[in-house]
Amino acid sequence: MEKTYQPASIESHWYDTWERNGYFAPSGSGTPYSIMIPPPNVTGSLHMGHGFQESIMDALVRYHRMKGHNTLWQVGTDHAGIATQMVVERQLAEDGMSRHDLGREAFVDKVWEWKEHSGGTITRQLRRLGASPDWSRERFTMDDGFYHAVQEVFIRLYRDGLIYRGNRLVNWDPKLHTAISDLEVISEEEAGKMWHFRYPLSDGSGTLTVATTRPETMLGDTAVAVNPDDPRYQQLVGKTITLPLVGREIPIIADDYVDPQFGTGCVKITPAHDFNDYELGQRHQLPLINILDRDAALNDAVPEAYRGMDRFAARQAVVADLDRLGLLEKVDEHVLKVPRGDRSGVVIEPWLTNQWYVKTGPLAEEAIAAVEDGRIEFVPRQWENTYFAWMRDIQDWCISRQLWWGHRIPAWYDDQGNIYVGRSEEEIRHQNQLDDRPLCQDEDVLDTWFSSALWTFGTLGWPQQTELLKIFHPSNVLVTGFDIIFFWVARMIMLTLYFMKEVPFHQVYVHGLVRDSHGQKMSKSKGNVLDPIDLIDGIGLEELVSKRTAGMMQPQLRERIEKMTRADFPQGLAAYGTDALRFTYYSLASTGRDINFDVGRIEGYRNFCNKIWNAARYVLMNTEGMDCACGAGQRDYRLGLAEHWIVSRLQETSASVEKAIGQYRFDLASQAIYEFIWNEYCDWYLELSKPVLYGDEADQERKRGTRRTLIQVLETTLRLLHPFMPFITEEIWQRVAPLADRAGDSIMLAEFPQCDAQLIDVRANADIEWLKAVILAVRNIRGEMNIPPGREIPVLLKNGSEDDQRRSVQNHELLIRLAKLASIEWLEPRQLAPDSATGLVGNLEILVPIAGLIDKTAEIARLTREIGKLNQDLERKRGKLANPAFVAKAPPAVVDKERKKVETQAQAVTRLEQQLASIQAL
RNA sequence: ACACCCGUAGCUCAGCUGGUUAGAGCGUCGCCUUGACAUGGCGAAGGUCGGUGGUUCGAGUCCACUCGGGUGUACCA
Repeated sequence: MEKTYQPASIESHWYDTWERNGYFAPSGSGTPYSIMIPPPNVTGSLHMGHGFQESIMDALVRYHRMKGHNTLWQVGTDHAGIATQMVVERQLAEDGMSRHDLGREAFVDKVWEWKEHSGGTITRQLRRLGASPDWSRERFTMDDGFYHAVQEVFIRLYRDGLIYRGNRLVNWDPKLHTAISDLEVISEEEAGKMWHFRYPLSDGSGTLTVATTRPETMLGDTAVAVNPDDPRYQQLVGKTITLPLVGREIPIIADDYVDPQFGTGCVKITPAHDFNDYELGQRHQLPLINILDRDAALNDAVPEAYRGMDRFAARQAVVADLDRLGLLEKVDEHVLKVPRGDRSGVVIEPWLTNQWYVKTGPLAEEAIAAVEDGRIEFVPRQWENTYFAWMRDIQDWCISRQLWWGHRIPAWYDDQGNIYVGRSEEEIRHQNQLDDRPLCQDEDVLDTWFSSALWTFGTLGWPQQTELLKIFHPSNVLVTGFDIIFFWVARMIMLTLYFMKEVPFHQVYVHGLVRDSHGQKMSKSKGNVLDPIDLIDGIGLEELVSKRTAGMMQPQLRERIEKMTRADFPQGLAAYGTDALRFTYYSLASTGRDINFDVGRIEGYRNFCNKIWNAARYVLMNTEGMDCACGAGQRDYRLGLAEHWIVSRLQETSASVEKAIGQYRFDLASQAIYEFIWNEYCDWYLELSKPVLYGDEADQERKRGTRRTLIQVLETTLRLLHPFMPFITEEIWQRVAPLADRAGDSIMLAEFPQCDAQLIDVRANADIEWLKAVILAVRNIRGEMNIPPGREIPVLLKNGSEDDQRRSVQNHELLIRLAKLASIEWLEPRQLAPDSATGLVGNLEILVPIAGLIDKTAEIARLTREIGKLNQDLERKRGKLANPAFVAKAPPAVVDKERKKVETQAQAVTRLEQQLASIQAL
C-alpha cells in the first residue's frame, strides 16, 4: 500500500466495477426499500446542494442494501421546460436564429438532439460522487412511458372535473412569452416611485387624487374606488371622472378593499392588469381593458400616441403628459415589491389569457389529511407547518405554459370553440363521433412540475400495474430541500394520492441548503460557488478564479470575486477525494436549515481518510501472511482486556450509528464513526496492540488473539463506514476481508454490522478508561514539565483502591509501554513519598519523583490551577447539597452521586494541597 | 404584518426526553520526525451557552419577553 491515501487512484476503478457487475440494481429479495431521486434538471450540472442531497440518499441506499433489503434507488432527470428551451434557444441565437425560424417540430428535434449530447453531465457527475442508483432503470420525464403517464393523468383529471380551462389573469413573463405559476414569481423590494395624479370629475366640480406605482396602467383604468365609510368621498360615489389622456368616463365606486388611511384613500382600478383590481372589478362588473401585448408593449386599446410603446417608455410618457396637463400632483420615493420571473428576471405582468388550471381544493384536502394522520411524516417535524400553511390556502394551479419543449396538452379545438380532451386526434374523433371538421391541438405544454408530480409512480411504469409498482410504491423516503416543498412535494402528494390511492412516500426528510462558510447563499453572481467535482479532483487557483469570473459582465464584480477567491483559497483547492467530500456533507447534516460549508472541514476529513488508510497499513503489516485465528471454529487464541474493550466499543458504536441513521442524523452517525476510528481504534487500540505484538511478554495465543481482533474490528468498521465512504472502504476491504475470513465480491454486498449486545463489556470499558486516565495523568505531567517524550520515568502509586491495584498489576506492561515508564512502584498509605509531581485518578495518586526532572515553578502553577478548578466545582456541589430542597426533592440517585463526588473531590483537593505544600517547601 | 429557524470556544458546528468540571473539527501556543500515519503524535490555552425575567431542588436544554441574524408567506394603490 502507498504510504499516504491517494483517492484518485482508487475511485473510478471501483465505481466501474460496481456498475459493471450490476450491484446497484435491486437484489430481488428482502423487504423492499426505495428512494426516488428528486430528478435533477437535465440542463444542470452538479452543485453543492446536489452533492449533499445525493450523498445522503446514497448513504441510505447503501445502508439498506447492506441490511439485506430489496433496495431500489430510482434515478432520472427532469426535462425542465423553460430552462432547456432557453439553453437551446441561446445556441440558436449564436447562429442568428430563433426557434420560430426553425418551426416547432424542428426545434423540438433540436432539443432532443441537445439532450442526447449534453444532457448527461449531471449523471456523469453523480457517478463521481459514488452514487449507486439503478442506472439500468434511469428515466426522463419526457420519455415514452412518462408521456403516457402524463397524458393519462391530464385526461382523467379533466374528465373528473379537476382540470379546467379559464380566461383569467396570470403571471405573464413578457420575455419568455409564457404564463408561469405564482411560485415561479419572486417578489423583492426595489426602489421605485409613487406618482400622485389628479383625475378630474366629469361634472367639472373638482379632482380626485390617486396614487400609483405603475402610471402606464392608468390607460386601462375602468374605475376609481374609495372606501364606502370614508366621509371625504361619500358624496362622490356614483359620480364619474374623465380619465385624462384617454377621455374615458369611469365611475367612482365604493369598496371595502380600499384602505382610507393609505395614500389619498382613492385607488385607480385597472382590472386587466392587477390581481386585486381584477377581483374588485369582478365584484362591480367593471369592464376589463387589456392594454398590453405579449411583449408588455401597449396595444391598440390605448390612445394612438402610446401604441407600440414598451411599458417602461409608456410610463415615462404618461407621467410627462400628465405633468404637462398639470395633473401630476407629486412624486414620492417609494420602496415596493417588484415581481420578477425566477428564470427570466424580468418584471412579470398580470395579463389576461386562456390557461389550463388544476382545481386544487379537493386534492389538497386529501393531501392535508395524509400528513395530519401520519401517513406521511416530515423530518424535522416543523416543516409540516410550512406544508399545512400553504396547503390550507392553496390557489388553483396554472399548468399551461406557452413553450414548445414539454408535454403537449392533449386537448383539441374545433372551429366552434369546442374543447376535446383525449389521447389523440383519432381517439377524439372516434369517441365524439366527429365528422371531418378541422381539429387543432392546443399549442401549449404542461408545467414541468406537473410531470414531476407523477415521479414516484410514473417511473415505475404506471399506468400499467407493474410488478415494480407493487413492490416499490410507496417509496420509503423523499430526500429533498425545503425550497421545493410547494413546487414538488405538495403537488406530488396531491396527485399521487388521487391516482394511486396511496401516499408517494412515508417520510420526507427535509435537509438544509448548502451555503458558503459565511452563510451566504452560493450563487454565480456572488462568485462564491464551489463545484463538488473541484473539491474531489482539486483545482488550481488561476483556474478557479477564471471559472468563477467566467461570463461576468461587470468588471467591478469580476474584480471583487477574484480578490475574494484569492483570499479564501490562496492555494486553490486540493484534491480531497469523494470520500472526504461525502463525509463532510454527513458531518454537516444536522437539523438546521443552513449548512455552511467550510473547506477546513473537508480537509479534516481528508486527513481522516489518511488515518484510516494508515491504520489499515499497520493492521495488514501485522496480519498478512500470519495466523490471525479467524477461520471457522478457530479457538486457538486468547483475548486480553484491550480486545474485549475495543470489541465492546465497536458494538456501542454500531448501535449509535444505526440509531442516528434511523433519525436521519448523519452528523451524529459520522461523528460516532469518526471518534471510534480515530480516538479509540487508532489512538488506543493500535497502540495497545503493539506491546503484545512486539513485546516478548505475550505468548502466541495472545498474539493470535490480538491479530484476530485487529483484523476483525477493522473489517467490521469498514462495513460500518461503507455507506458514508464507499471507495476507501472497498479498496481496503478487498485486502482485509479474506484475512478476517469474510467472503464476498464487494463490501457493497456485505452485511451491515449489527450491535451484539452480548459483546458489550462494561467492566472492560471501565478498566480501559482507568488505564487511559493513568496514562493521561503521566503524559500531562510530562508535557507540563517538559520531560522529553522519549525519556523513561519512574512512577509511584499511592492510596489506590483494590481496583486500582488489580488494574495496575493486570496492565503493568501496557502502562510501562504507553506511558514510557521506567518502573511502577506502590507506596504504603503512610509511606512518605519523595518530592514528586502529582496526578490523580479518582483517589489514586500518581507520583513522578522529581529527581532533577521537575520544574518546581511549573509544578506549582500546575497544581494551583488544578486545585482551583476542583475547588470551584466543589463549592458548587457543596452548595447544592446544603440546599435542603435539593436533598428532599431530587431523585436519591442524583443526590447520592453528588455526595460521592464531593467526597472524592475533597480528598483529591487535600492530596493536591499537601503536594503543593511539599513542593513549595523545597 | 404573520409564521418558522438560528444565536454555544477566534472560525464551522454538536449537545437526544432538564441532572459529572458544556464537547468536536479547524485555528492558536508548547514539545516531538518513537518502527501505520507530519494528511502525524503528545500536552495546553480558550466559553458568565445573545440578553432579561420565570418555572424547577436543578436550565445551554422548558416558558415569556427582548435584542441581533436569516428564511418563508401575505401585502396597500
